[in-house]
Amino acid sequence: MQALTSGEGPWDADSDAPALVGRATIDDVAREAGVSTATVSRALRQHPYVAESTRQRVMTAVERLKYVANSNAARLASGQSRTVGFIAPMLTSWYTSELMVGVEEVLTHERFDLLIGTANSASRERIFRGDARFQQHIDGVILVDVFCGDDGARRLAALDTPIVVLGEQLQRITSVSVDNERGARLAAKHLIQLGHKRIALVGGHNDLDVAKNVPTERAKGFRDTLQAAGLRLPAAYVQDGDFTIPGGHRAMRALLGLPKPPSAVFFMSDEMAFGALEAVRDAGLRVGHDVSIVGFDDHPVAGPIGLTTVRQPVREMGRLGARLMLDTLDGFGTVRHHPMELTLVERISSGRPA
Amino acid sequence: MQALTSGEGPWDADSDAPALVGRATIDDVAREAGVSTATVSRALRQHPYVAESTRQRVMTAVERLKYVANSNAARLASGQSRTVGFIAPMLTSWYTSELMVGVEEVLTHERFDLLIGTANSASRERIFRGDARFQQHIDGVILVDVFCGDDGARRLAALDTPIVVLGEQLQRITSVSVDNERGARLAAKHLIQLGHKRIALVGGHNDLDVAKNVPTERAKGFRDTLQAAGLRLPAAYVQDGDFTIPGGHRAMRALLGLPKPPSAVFFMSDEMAFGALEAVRDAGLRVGHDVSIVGFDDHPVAGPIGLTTVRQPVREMGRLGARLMLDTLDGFGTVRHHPMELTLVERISSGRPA
DNA sequence: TCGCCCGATGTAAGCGCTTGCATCCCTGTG
DNA sequence: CACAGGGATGCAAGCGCTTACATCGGGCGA
Repeated sequence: MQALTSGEGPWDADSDAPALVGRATIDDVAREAGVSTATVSRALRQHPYVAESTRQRVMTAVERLKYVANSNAARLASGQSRTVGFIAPMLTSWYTSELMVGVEEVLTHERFDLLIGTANSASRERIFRGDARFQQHIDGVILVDVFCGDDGARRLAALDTPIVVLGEQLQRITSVSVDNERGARLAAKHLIQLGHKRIALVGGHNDLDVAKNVPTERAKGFRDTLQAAGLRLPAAYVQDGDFTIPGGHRAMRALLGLPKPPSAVFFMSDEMAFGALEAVRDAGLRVGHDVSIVGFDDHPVAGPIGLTTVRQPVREMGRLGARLMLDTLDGFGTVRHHPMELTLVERISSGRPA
Repeated sequence: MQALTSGEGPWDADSDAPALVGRATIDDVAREAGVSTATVSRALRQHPYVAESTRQRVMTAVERLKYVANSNAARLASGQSRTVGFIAPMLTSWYTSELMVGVEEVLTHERFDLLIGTANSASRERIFRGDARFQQHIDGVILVDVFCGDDGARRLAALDTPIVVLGEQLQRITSVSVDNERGARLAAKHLIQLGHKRIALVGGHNDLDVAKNVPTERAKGFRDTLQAAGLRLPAAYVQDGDFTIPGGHRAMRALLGLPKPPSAVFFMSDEMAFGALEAVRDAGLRVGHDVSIVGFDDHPVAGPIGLTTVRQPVREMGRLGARLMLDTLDGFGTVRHHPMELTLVERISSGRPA
């Protein structure tokens, strides 16, 4: 270690600053504290049968030696990986990463690790087979938007790995999700109340032969509401936006190219709605005047650009999911579904029809 | 394991589908292949002194037993964690998460793990001291926006842990960054060429006593360019936007509240520019007409809403950083700086002054 | 006073890998 | 044809923890 000139602030040279990699082992601590390694291990892990005075001595030794346990050794010995898998399609969507941040927040706090994985429709089945990363020693898996239907749910429940599902409700599996039908109804009702008659829908492709999934549920709520109001939803008014920004752009362009374009559009995600903005602009129209737009999520950018949307507490869903996973791993927590609230946030992207 | 009704598609019941947690050990494989565990280990890790025929037999056994190595045991035994730390301020900004995705992409591909950590100004010094997560057994650290100055750089270089810095250039440390001064010059020049005379700057607070960091560099490029064009930059035209959406909103409101508001504003991040949008709207003004706005990053939403911005290849920077880290760990790769290209993307948020 | 019970601690056997060193055997060479 | 050289493999000692089981020492009821 070369000599360092001292400086100001938190970057001062500090002659005995520990290097990044801790070197002391549990045996060093035991020696320092004058106890056995077993006692150190127990003291560190809040085992009840450790005298307070002993615990103190151990802690002091830990401090002095700047001891940090080697998690690999701990995991090997205990057989517990303290790692939770997180599998989702489209890791880059705002929804997914927000979920992930929520999950990460509580796992990190509990000193658990997070293993990230993607599962597109093609590889989704590997969850149950040989995906090496997840066949590895993880304690549980958090699944996002599996869309596996009841058969899949039964298979999931039969695995001997704790599972929490985010984004949909499945039988016999702990889950956190919103009432997607209701969310779509909220959006449709809002548009109808504003006086719109020609309302279009942009969702995502349902690539699985499964009846119940997010796009399907939202579509149902939307359709039902329109129908109840005596409104039609022509086939041309239903577009696939792929849940991406470019997808939303394409869908909007298609809608605006129609002989009778809609006066309002409900997008199943804010990101698709963002993509639509450009298409509207290119057509020389104004959002909220010539065409109303409603999204879904309440993405951080939705506020600034004034997008009306159905807000779902995504980060909170991630946090709750992680907490449920930890409860399951602790042996607490029963299998149940946890619904989260959805609220319509009215902004300027939706208004009365021109 | 309960009986499963069979179904269609990838969710078919499969009587001998392996559970998520692999059970076979390296000894099982050795027995199955008729070799020693050492040979299995070598075969699996591409050791040169393993006969091709032996490797084949081992692989067959691995397949048959669906063996997956226990990474904890491997790490304990080898002393290599195959884990890289990633420390950044503000994990939730688009810039950071994009960087992270890039890093994650290549690390995952090389079967490395990523350990995430935050380092705000208060805790930043812990990198060098006792942050438990990082004192643990990681092979290297990728640091984002450390802003530690040359003294800090010298300390970093002196640590015995491989380090790659993202977002700034430091002496004796491998880094990936853009020419921030040039980026700001690009933005300023653009605005000046459009004919703007009253141009404001929204950056982030420099909370460290360090001369060189991103906000400072961008401010310098911006100031220099204005000066060279004979333009003034009054103190009131320099606002702190905290690099967040609400921060950008506040800054823009402050600017518009000025007796002589600017006709153009350069934001040091797109997210701050997004926040500004709302303030402009609330003031009854139109972006690109009454007030021009230029951002920095090229956030995915910048395109859809037509934000002129200075694009930096963020994800690519993350990928490169990770690759450099792996090279360093392999003993290849020398300490050097890797510059990335910056380009101005002109959109409709900037136009001639009204 | 004598056990008994139980809280507190120590002993030591792994956990499933990696790897230095020993061993074996097959070539090529003198 | 003996032997050196080196490729291929096996042996076994850990890596740094956790934890079942053994041990120890008081306090307490009989």
